[in-house]
Amino acid sequence: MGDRLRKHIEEVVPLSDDEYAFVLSHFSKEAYGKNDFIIQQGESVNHCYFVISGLLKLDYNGLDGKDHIISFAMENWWESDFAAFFTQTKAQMSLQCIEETHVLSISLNNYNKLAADFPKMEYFFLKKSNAGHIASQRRILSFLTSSAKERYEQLLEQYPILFQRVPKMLLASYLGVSRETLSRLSH
Amino acid sequence: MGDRLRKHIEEVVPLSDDEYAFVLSHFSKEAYGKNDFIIQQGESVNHCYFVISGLLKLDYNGLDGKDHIISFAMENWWESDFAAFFTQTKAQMSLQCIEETHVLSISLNNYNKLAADFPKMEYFFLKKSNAGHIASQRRILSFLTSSAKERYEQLLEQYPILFQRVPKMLLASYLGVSRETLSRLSH
DNA sequence: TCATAATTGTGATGTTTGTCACACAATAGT
DNA sequence: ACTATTGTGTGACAAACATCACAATTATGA
Repeated sequence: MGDRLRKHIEEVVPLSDDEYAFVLSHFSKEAYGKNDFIIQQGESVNHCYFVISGLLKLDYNGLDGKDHIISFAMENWWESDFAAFFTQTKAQMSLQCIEETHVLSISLNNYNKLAADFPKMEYFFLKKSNAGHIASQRRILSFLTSSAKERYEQLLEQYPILFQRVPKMLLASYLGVSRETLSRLSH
Repeated sequence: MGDRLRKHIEEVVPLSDDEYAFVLSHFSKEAYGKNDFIIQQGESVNHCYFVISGLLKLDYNGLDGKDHIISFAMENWWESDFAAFFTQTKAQMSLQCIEETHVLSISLNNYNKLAADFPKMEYFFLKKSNAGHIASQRRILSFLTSSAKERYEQLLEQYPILFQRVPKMLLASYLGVSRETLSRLSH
């Protein structure tokens, strides 16, 4: 479990023991309980997080008070309010634990230092960012092309595990439908 | 006009004349006519494009034969089917000119070489990729939080120029509503 | 310039989805 | 074990949006 980050990075670039130790020295380990907020809307965002275990939701609370889930973050995912993190502005989203969660966090300073001092990691971050961009485009496409029922079925196919770990009202919020509609879609 | 790319890069990192010449040597200039395809669904995607002038649409043709526009690309935008480009798979989207368009294209080889040989550009590409990811998240959020009418008004506010350059049926396709609904929303 | 194609507006109608209301089930904390 | 809280299912109704049909307008090209 201690080297989950290493395995994750080595899917993109190989690392020696020393290199991994150097990388790891830029992170700090944090633990959160269920329902804890890692990022709160309106506060400043100083870190980006790698999920070791547990489950997070990145969400936006609209003026109507409704919860809109931009993404879930499971084991091996990177998450933050990236807009706020990279531009050092206040969070427009919150990052909250759905389960007890362990993360490795990296500050923007350390992120920049790591990228600047260690080309392998700049390459890794670039790959990850591109992958994130592509994943977001896929999600946009599903809104453009698919009905609520189709989006539900796509999610069920792609991340069946979510249906066991996440209350359905949150899945509804992720899919962009009301919980009542989601309930009716499932049969 | 010839140094539009340079100005664009220098918004992120400064470049000497020599450095810019080096960067530029990795690109080739291409011109396309209205309605030309730069990328066709099903073909391989060997390049990523920087728009010097003109206007493109990145779209997906569903099984129903409908056009779903993932994004428009105007002056100073980078566009490609990034999933296909980075993983060297077949295009799932098409990239087509709405207007006569001039681009600078870079192959994946040159992209990787440029990033590897010239840290400033790897940094630049990382910044751009992060910005793209953030922009996509904003778009997801607008689908989650906003009605068709609200999305229409957001688009009108953010890119009024599109309403002069793009047929409304394409805007409808971008917003995810029928052209009839869009027509009714506009008054 | 004229004919053709592409785009736009609008009514009538049906489908999908949201909202409100309430009962019931599951979960968490003491 | 027992409340309080949180989550789920379902009916009735309203709102948003899609679809079809057709007329009107605006580009486009030989």
